[in-house]
This record gives sequence, structure tokens and C-alpha cells, in this order.
Amino acid sequence: MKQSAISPELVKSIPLFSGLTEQERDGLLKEGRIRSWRRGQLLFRCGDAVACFYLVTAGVVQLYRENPHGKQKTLDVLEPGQTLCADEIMDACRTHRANALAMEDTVAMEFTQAWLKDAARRHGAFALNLLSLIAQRARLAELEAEHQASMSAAQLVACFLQRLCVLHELDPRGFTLPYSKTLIASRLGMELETFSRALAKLKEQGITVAGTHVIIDDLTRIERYTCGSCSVSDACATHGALEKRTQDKQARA
Amino acid sequence: MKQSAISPELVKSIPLFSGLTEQERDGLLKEGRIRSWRRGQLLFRCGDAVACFYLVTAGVVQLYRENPHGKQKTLDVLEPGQTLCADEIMDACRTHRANALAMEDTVAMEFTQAWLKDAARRHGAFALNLLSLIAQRARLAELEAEHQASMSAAQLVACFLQRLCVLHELDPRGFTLPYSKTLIASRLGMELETFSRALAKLKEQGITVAGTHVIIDDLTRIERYTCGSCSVSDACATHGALEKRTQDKQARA
DNA sequence: CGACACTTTGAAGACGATCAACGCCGGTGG
DNA sequence: CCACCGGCGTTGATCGTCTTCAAAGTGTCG
Repeated sequence: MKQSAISPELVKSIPLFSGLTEQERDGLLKEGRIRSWRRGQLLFRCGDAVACFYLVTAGVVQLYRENPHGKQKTLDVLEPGQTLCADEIMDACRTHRANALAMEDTVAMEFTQAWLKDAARRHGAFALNLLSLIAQRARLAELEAEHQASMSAAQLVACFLQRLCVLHELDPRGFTLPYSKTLIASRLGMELETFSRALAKLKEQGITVAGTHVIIDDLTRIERYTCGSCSVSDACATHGALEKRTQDKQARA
Repeated sequence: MKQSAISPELVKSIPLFSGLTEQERDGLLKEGRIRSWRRGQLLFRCGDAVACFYLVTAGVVQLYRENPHGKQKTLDVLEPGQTLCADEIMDACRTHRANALAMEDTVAMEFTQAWLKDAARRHGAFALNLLSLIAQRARLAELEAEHQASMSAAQLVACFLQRLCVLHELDPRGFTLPYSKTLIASRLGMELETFSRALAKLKEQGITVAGTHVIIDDLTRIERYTCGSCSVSDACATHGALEKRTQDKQARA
């Protein structure tokens, strides 16, 4: 196999394979099958039997679910280097819990379930990497759930924008939203109208949004969020600030 | 070590060790240290450095967190045979994300982090069991988050009671709540008052609660919840029923 | 009996969802 | 070139649900 679908740099940057020798890694990788999807196609559908483990090598994949009323909630947006279905395979549950949609033309490597389990069984390092991956995803999901429960819409949006800024290495003094507002609202689990109104409130907080252009005044304490923390307010600078403001407002009234 | 803190039956029922030989299992277990806590003591505190992996062998442990306003949210209630901190150890995060409180006099085996990682590295079966454990916990947490977001308080309570009934093998035609209402409300992420009012609404739904005594009329579709599913309404019998009722009511008005 | 923890009930308020209307823009077709 | 349309986002008004604060009820245990 002369030509690979995945660039050497991308391979090296994937934590799942760290600690393996190049031979081990390439041996594992060559068992994958390369597949492509056009923008708008589904990689799999919620309720389908879980069949494969995926490693995205190009494009963007949206994971979303619809609840009984037809409302869509976006769970995640995956970019090259990220993986799908590790948890669904390890978990006893046999069906997909979400839809996976190619938001752009997408290429991914596809592996069998047995491949994933064998790799974990055979290579101790791989098993630990996989454990770490799943545990981290679980922690983030947990943190997010706590945020949803304890923060207002405006606080959630502020958190999201700060995090976006850090994770995508955007300049806080001025950047363009990488996703549509509809998608972001869905990702944050709120209605588009609520999101829109939240943006207005943020102007007073030092976050200015006009169209798709964003300016964040104070990004000082942002690292705390990214690494997670015990207290939610510690974890999110803007959360604390807004909190205090709200209390002040109540005190005035 | 003649006397063990853990009964042979309990050991055999722990999925984490399945697929290992008895020698392997006992070899692993004997590296654990037996510790006890009195009712009301903390096993560890939110923010502490993660130090150990625990296997509860007697008693009850409450995992909870407090948010910035001092509100407590109960994350889980652990009983003998269950484990603590697997995810926190595998995850890169180095501090506990919750408090662990002994709700009764409690005994647990304590293992080092290195023990857990070595066990996963050395024993393929153990690694897969651990992956399965963490993935399942993550899935349940995700399901719960979705429930929180899409169901009313009454629906959440109904789900909880049904699940309680199944998991604790209680007789739906009449059983006593194993926890205080305050604890359950905290577990469900709602205020005690909201919980109390929700119970009243459930009377019309075939779930009668008087004091700590509960009667559930229809438990027919309960298994669907336990095994999880794509659609939330599929996953929770009462959710669907209440949903329809609400829509009917709106249609009438 | 009285103290205390736990629970219930009432009334008010905050917040987000929902419905509806409108503005903005890019594309398509006449 | 213009008219029309559809997707996207904003804004206003209303409504239901949960939280909050307050008060009263229930039970147990000394």
C-alpha cells in the first residue's frame, strides 16, 4: 500500500497510537479501510447496529440526535484526527445512539469492532490510550451536563465562545465564527432565539458579537476551563463574572 | 492472608474480573488494602489529588458535588461491588471531581493508580472489562443528561422510580423508597419542592406515592429503559405516556 | 411534651421555549 | 435587471415550568 489516505503528521498527532512502535502502529492502521462520504451523507444513523470504529482523516462530521419531538441536538463536531464509536463499541449497547453526518466531503478510515478490541487486548499501551480517550470524553460530557444545569444561557454562550477561541487558536481580539449560529445553538442545547438573545446580553460582559464577527475583551482565566476543575465557577471565568452581575442586579432591585 | 474483606460471591459477581483466571484475579486483589470509614466520613474530597482506585465491599457511598452557590448535586450512590475513580485515574485530570461520602459504615479495597494501569496493561481481559465499565458509565451519564434536558420533572421522577424498581428488584405493587426524598431529589437534579410536587402529579399516571411507600401500576415496558435506546421516549415508558397526556391537555385547551 | 429533621403546600418570580412577524441576503428564473 | 423565494437570524409577546422564599404540617426520638 504505497499511498496512504492519512498524512504521517496526522498519524503522529493521534494520541491513540502514542507509545506504540511505528511497526505496531502501521500494522494496525493498514487493517483499516478507507471510505469517503459526500457532504450531506450519513456515516451511520441513530438506531443502526454498531459496525465500525472510525478515524476521521479529512472533512467534518456532525454527531447529533433527535428527540421525540423531532428536535435536533448536536452532540459533537469532529475534525480530522478524531475518532468515532470507541465508546459505543466498548459499551455493551449494540446500536448507535446518534446520527453521524458528513458536514463536508469527508474521508475516514474504518475498522472492525474486533480490530478495536484486539488492539486493546494485545497492546497494553493502546488499551491505556483508549481508556484515556473514553474517560476524557466522559469527563467533558459530565462537565457539560453540569454547566447546562447550573448556568444561564448567556453564561453557556460565553463559555462556549471562550473555549472556541482557545481550542481553535483564534485571536480573541477579533475572529469569525467557524459554525453557523443555528449549529452552535443546537450544540449548546438551546433554541436559536435564546442564543440570539444571549449574544445581546454578552455585549455588556465584554464579548461583542456582530454578525459572525466576535471580539472577546478578557480571556485571562480561560485555561482553567479547558483543563476542567472541581468547581464550575472556577472552571469558567465568564460564569463567575455573570454570576456576580446577576446578584448585583438582584441586590439593586 | 487468611481472612478476606470481600466474600467470594461478591468477587465473582464483579464484571471487572471476568475472563481472568482465579489466580490472576486473586493476585490482583491481594495488592489491595482494606480500609473502613464511619458513616459520615469522606473517602475523598472534591479537588483532592486522585490517589486510589476503590472497590466498595460493604456500606454505601454517595458521590456528590457542590456548585458555586453551595447547592449539592448527587452524582451517584454506590453499593458493594461497585468501583470508584476508574475514570478519574484513566483521564489525565489529576484531581477528584466530586466528594465521596460514606452514607453508612463502609469498607472498601483501595488500590494504587499504578495497580489499575498495570492491570489494564498486562491483562487484555481486564483492559476490556475496564473499557466496558467506563463506556457504560459514560453512556448512562449521557442518557441522563438527555433526560434532564428533554423531560419534565414528573417524567424524570417516573423514570427514576421505574428504574429503581427494576434495579433493586422491588415489587412494583408496593415497595418502600430506599433513600430519603431529599437524596432522590438531589440525585435527579431538582429541588425538593419540585420533587414533592412531581409525586402528586404522578398519582394520575398510575404511580402512587404516600410517605415512603410506592405503588406502580404499569411496569410493562420498563426493560427498554434499562438497556438504553436511541430515542428517549422509546427508552422510558412513562415518558411517552406523560408526553401524550400533556399534548392532549394542550389540545383540549 | 417538645425539639428537630424531613416533607408538603402556597405564592411570587426568573428563565427559556414557543409562536409569530420581520429583516437580510444570495440565488434562481423570468 | 428585477421579482421571487428560501435559508438564516433577529425581535417581540406570551406561556409553562422550575426555583425560590415562606410557612405550616408530619414524624420520630429524647
